[in-house]
Amino acid sequence: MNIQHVILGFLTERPMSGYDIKQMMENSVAYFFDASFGAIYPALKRMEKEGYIEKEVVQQEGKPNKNLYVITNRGKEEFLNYMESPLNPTLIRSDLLIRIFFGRYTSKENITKWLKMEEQKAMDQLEHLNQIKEKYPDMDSFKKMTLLYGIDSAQFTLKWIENELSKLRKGDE
Amino acid sequence: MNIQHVILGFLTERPMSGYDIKQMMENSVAYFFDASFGAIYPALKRMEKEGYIEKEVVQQEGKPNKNLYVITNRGKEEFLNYMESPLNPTLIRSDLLIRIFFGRYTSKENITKWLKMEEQKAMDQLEHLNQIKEKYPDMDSFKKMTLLYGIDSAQFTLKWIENELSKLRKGDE
DNA sequence: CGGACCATGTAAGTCGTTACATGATTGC
DNA sequence: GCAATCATGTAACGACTTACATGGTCCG
Repeated sequence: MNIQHVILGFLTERPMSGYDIKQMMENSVAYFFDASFGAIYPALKRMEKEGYIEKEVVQQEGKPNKNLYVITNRGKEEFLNYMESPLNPTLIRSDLLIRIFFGRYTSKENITKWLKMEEQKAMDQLEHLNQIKEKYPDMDSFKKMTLLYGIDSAQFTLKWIENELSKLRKGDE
Repeated sequence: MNIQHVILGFLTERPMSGYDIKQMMENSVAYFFDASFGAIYPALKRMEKEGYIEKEVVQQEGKPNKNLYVITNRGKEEFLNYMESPLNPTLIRSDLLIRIFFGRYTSKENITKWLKMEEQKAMDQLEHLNQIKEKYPDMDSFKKMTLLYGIDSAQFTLKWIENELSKLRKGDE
């Protein structure tokens, strides 16, 4: 899986601009996949050249012009091929856990600080996902499934952090 | 954080070869950080050139020679600098969740298959981490903290998968 | 005798990030 | 007036991955 497949997935649902795609990602898959504009725009150009998508320029009032991309049959085929291809392993790279792993080489204050930062993130995440859940009650069952995963895993993270923070406090006594 | 910092962390604990480092990673941080030989060996060369580590060639019987790397004071300083630097966000890229998100464009059989593959992985992971836990009871409290995270998150994943699999089965009735 | 383990390394290619560049509108 | 939102794009750079290349030992 790469950014191209994810973009094709979104364009299968409806035509979008690069900007739209970025926004959609933030509101849906951001907690298990993210991409920058510097990745999205070149990918769209490449995909147009390869015939997976087609560009349509849309004039807008009070806003800049928009390049709306529509998926082609070739693009749909490519996306469905991806959906049948072998599953790739999940990639995780956690700076927080690496630092905790080597925690004896820093202060407890630092570790507490990092855990609290992560706690805040998880709380924001949780709130954001709960809002999404209420705002789009008509999501299909698969999107609900990933949304639920996001909510549950944020709650799991929060519990783990709370537990570890209390252990650190006990260590001080 | 990059591979260099992780290597410096391991070499702070004891001198190691590239091969040793790779093995250590598999047995400790693999579920939140991984690196291939093609990343480790060039990193060691670079770090030696920059004076963070020093090479010592060790003759072995019945085994190839080993390049044992020892951390220098400069290397220790660099590692401690990293430990004080701003925390980087966690990177996650899950092909499984992307495919579930776009699940309506594939078969339930595929989704079930992928979930079962992930389930098997989580079970293997759990067994592996439990073995590590028993094998090294004298780990410092920070390493235990990350190990516990690994065990708990594998259990969380298992529960989520079981739940989703049963939902998929219900949908068939 | 074949596969797993030990051990190191390079080269080509992929894929992405960050920063820069531009510029209009809307709301505080 | 300044920040945020809308909107697109490039260029330089970084950081890997995969595949190739080599070769010995140990075990069944």
